[in-house]
Amino acid sequence: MTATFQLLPACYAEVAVNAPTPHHLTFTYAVPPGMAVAVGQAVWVPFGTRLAQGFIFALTPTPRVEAPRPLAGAVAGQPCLAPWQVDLAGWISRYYGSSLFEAAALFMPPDFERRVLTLVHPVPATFGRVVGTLTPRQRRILRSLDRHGPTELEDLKRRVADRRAAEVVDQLVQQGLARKELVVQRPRVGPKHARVLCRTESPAPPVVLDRSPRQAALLSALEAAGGRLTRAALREGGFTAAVSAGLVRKGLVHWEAVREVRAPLVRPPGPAVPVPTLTAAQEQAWAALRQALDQPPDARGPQVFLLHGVTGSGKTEIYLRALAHVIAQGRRGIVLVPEIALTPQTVERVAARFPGRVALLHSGLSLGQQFDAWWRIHDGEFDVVVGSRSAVFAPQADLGLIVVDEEHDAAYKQTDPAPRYHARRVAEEVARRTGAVLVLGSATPDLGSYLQALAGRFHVLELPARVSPHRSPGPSPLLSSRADRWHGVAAQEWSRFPFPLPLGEGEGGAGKSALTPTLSQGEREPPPAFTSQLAAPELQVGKGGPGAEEGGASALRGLPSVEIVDLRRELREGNRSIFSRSLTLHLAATLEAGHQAILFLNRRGAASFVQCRDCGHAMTCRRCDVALTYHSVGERLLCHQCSAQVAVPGTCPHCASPRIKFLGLGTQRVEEEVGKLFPAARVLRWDRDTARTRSAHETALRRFQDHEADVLVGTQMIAKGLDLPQVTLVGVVNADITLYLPDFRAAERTFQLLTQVAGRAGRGPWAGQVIVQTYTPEHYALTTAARQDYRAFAQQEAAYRRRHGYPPFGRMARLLFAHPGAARAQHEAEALARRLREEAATAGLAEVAVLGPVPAYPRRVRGRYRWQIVLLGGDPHPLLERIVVPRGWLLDVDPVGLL
DNA sequence: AGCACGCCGACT
DNA sequence: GTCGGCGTGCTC
Repeated sequence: MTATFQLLPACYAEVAVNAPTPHHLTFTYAVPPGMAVAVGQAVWVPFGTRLAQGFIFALTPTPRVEAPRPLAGAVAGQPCLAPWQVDLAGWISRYYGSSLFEAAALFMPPDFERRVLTLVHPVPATFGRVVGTLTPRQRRILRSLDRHGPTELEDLKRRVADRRAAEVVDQLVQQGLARKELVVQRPRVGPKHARVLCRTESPAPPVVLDRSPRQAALLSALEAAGGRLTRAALREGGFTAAVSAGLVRKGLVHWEAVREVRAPLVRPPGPAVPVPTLTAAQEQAWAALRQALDQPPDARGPQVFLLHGVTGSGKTEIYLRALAHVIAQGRRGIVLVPEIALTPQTVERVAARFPGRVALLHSGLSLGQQFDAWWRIHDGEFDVVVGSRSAVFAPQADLGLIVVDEEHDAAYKQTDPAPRYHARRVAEEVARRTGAVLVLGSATPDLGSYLQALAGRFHVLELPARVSPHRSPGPSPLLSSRADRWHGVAAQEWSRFPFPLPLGEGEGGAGKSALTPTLSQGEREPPPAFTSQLAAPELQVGKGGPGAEEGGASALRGLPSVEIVDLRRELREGNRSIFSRSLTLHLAATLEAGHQAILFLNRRGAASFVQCRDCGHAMTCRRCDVALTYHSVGERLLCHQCSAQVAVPGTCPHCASPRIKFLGLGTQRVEEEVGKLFPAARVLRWDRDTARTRSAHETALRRFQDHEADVLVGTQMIAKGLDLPQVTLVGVVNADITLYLPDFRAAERTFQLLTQVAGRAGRGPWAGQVIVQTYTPEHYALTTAARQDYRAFAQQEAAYRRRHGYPPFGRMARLLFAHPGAARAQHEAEALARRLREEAATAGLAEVAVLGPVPAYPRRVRGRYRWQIVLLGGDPHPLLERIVVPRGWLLDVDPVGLL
């Protein structure tokens, strides 16, 4: 292949260089004669004063510039990007406004990016040299070099606190007092090797081991083990180094290095689970999907399926069938999950169905594990890759299927390092280029995905019911059958209850229509499998939700019944507790029945803010413009933005008053309140404070699964796909926290969260009960979530988005600037906004509105003031391409939120 | 990113 | 006068 290029009289390479160039252009380099090159190849190139990595994006016979410098060489040991990957990198770069290099690097193995460092060596000064002629800066740097020895230039700059140290070093080099050396950054990871002891095959010299019984024993142990033993095995057998060394000396054995695979700890697969038979709805969905998998790739675009199934409806089984089908065809699959740590059960089910054929790929793995997994995938060792968003770039050949589970999840959007891609969108582009089928699964699809489906671009597969409805549908058995026993068993606990028990009105509350609006059966006729055939892509809006005239529909679908509790009314009637009377009663009944409960609150800590009663001064973070959260463990105030901690002040720092009050509510407070109300209950708190690492998550999950705790108190991380059969009650302590965030997706996120969290209840043989506490019970996100009525929610939400031109009705891009100087940040933002408006005007791009600049929320983080500009309306790319995003600005296309 | 260069106010 | 702190523009 490369011979073709070598025949060309002159060959030039267009290279995407690893440099934060503000444009996504390539630089031209001459290909040195004899060097084998290909498009997609990773190369070293001279760039400015240094060497940088780059990717060849094109090979041309004519250079675009006068005197291109030559390529410095190939980056050794790295794979070459496939043509479709080069093409997709170009798309990502253009769409998300990243550099071409950043986009291409997504496809490369872990630890691919490497810089060339400048090492500065001191040169021992000859004695007669007049040090007095040196400037103070030169002297300071020389002194530092003498003290610390050879130093990397960047470290040197930091050490002497001199940004211009590079110049000074050059002066020293000229005077022969220092020497510079270019060094490629050492790889942080590589293949791991282990030494094994091997029986030497060659003609065994006749050696008598009569006088070394340990050596003889080791030799027979080696025979028994098939001729090789690891060091661990030697240790286990009680053979010391002296014994093996003796045999090595006699030439009977030798050490060999073998490649060792660092695999993440996966629980050993349990007994084989029989493949379940499908329900009618699953069968229908699977038939449609299988048909697509059997068809040759469609040249017009990817086959995308939106698998909309309520929680517990068996979406995972559809994924597994599709994966098995694809594997049978000799192809492979990728399954994306939002966060591995939070969805261990999905991962385990895939791993159990295809034992030994599933790779795990996510950032929670050690670098060594990532490295080994990546290369084994590259070598074709796995049929299925399960991973978080970056796994969409896994080097999985012969791709036949990509699954994006919980496709609505915001974790699929990359935020921090560019490219700020959305894995769902990228998966679509991967599918388009590889011919793979794409399945998006969710109980609460992203509104954009849903509208794509209505418009006929995605096929819809509906799973409207849970797989195994409960034996006892209808109102929660807790209220109806156990009421008589509460007073006896839980009497002690009730004595703490300072207001009248709502037995009269609360009894049978789960079935009450006013509190439990349920959907009439007629309203939810399952749509046809292929909604693409629906004629009307426009949503009908304004009819209002369907009436709540009929009870029990949820129960018939095996879903928990949901009660929305009006906290305003609780307050009016004298209940100042954080738990409504209904939630307290259900909690008591659940505990008494020996079941488990989940209490959900979307905020960590004990008190969300701390204020002086006298002057009203609220404690805020010194560097961020947010209130500090009180954590009673350690009596600290914690900034949830920058993690800074301060001690709780004894007196107000503003007016010195000792009267400090704690307001608001966090998981820690909830945990404490449950303890007060039910001293006998075992409470487990699960949030970022208590579970930082993956193993901590697994420990928490296992403890709760094993019923070591009765009540689980947690943040949204407990809302994801956990299957906990013993949970019959889910309480949402305050639904308003997420609902009124200043973000256009606040309602959607609340709906998703409530649906997910409600889906945790009643997964076992007992019916589930969900209590949602709120001060605004009439909000559509809550009423529709209570009915688990996705369609009604989508209609109302779509109306709201359309009214304001928000996505998916308008396209959005966000530009963010942060700077320590408040005025500087504002001026910079105003200047760019002005520039954008001018460009939009001159180019006649009327359909894109330039909104702002406005202070971002929070307006200050880590001491930097943040301003943002939002582009809203039509495609922002024509406008963005007319400007160069200035240095220091962050561009986020299709932001998942504005917070 | 690095590294030039140029502008500025603040020192020996 | 240099020193040291920015801001800006360029790298095939």
